[in-house]
Amino acid sequence: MGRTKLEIKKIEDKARRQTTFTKRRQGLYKKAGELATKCGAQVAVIAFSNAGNVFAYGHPAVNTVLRRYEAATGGGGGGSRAVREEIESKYRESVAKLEAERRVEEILGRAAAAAEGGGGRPLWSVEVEKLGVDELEKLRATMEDMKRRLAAHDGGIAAAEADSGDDRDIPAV
Amino acid sequence: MGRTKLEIKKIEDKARRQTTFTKRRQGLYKKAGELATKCGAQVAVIAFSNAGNVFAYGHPAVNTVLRRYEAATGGGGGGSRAVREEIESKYRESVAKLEAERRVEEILGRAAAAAEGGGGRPLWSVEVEKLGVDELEKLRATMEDMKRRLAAHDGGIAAAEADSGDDRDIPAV
DNA sequence: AATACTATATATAAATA
DNA sequence: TTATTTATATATAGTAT
Repeated sequence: MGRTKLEIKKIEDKARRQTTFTKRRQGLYKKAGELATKCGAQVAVIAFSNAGNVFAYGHPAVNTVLRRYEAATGGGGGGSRAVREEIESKYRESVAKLEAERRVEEILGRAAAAAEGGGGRPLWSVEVEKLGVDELEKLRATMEDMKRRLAAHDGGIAAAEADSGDDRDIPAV
Repeated sequence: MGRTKLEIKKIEDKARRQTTFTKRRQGLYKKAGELATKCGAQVAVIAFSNAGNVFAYGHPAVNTVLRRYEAATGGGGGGSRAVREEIESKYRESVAKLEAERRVEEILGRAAAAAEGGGGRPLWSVEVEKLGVDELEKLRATMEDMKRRLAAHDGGIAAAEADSGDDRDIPAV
């Protein structure tokens, strides 16, 4: 889908690989959102870059879909029917509230993308003016957690799998 | 991307919505796989149809990516660094083995897609001849679990969220 | 790095089998 | 229904910013 037909194989050039990762990740999110809108589906996309940074998109929210997935698949095999039903009912109770979470994630996702690049705005420069009260509360909680983690010098997870170390040290949230 | 430009809004016609869901879900999987291959990324896609059936794709495997996601995000906020590191190390130990799981999921995914349609082959007619010993072992475990769930008359999770009941009663695995 | 531009490769909506 | 076909809308590779 471009000027040249490219084989589907690993891109060895670091810069091109990074550019392609950004573009295609955005494309994947867009496709996922369209699927959700057009078909009334719930969708989550999770991606780890080659350097180990994490990115995610979800409708209505990543965690909503993941929790529901755990419920539907039995959480790995050990869950009883009762446990799954409990999870499922909790999921139903909270769907409405989670719309706020989705909006926060969208904005955090943009900040994470900036971090992946390295030249972007810091996470705390996020456009908070667009958020409502509930959303600000969620954002505050997220940032407090992040602050705790940074204080504990806990930036090692993303780097653990990196093969090139060219990404930021701080994992995307 | 078709004969007519369609707005990105919910498709009300049930048949068209179903067709679109199948096509776009497949497209999403393909894009996700290409992102993984070209950029050395790990990717998971989870989708619930409007009727409540679950579908997933992952490279190297859905569960691999989900576990890593939980590790990277702290499993919802409460995990200590030590817990996350433990999860992360377990993840590393098992990456190689999970290639087998990925192949099983591909084949199960095809069966699930057939189920979503309703006219497809039953799950047990899957092309098992393509699997190796480890893979067969995984498939056996999956099917035993399914048998247990069916025996307990436990097909209700998928139906719980359905708005139309036009899907199969048996959730995709 | 992210984004805008533009030429080309792909995805997909409708129609058909 | 699930393929195939085909016409058209989109995604994206290369490029420069």
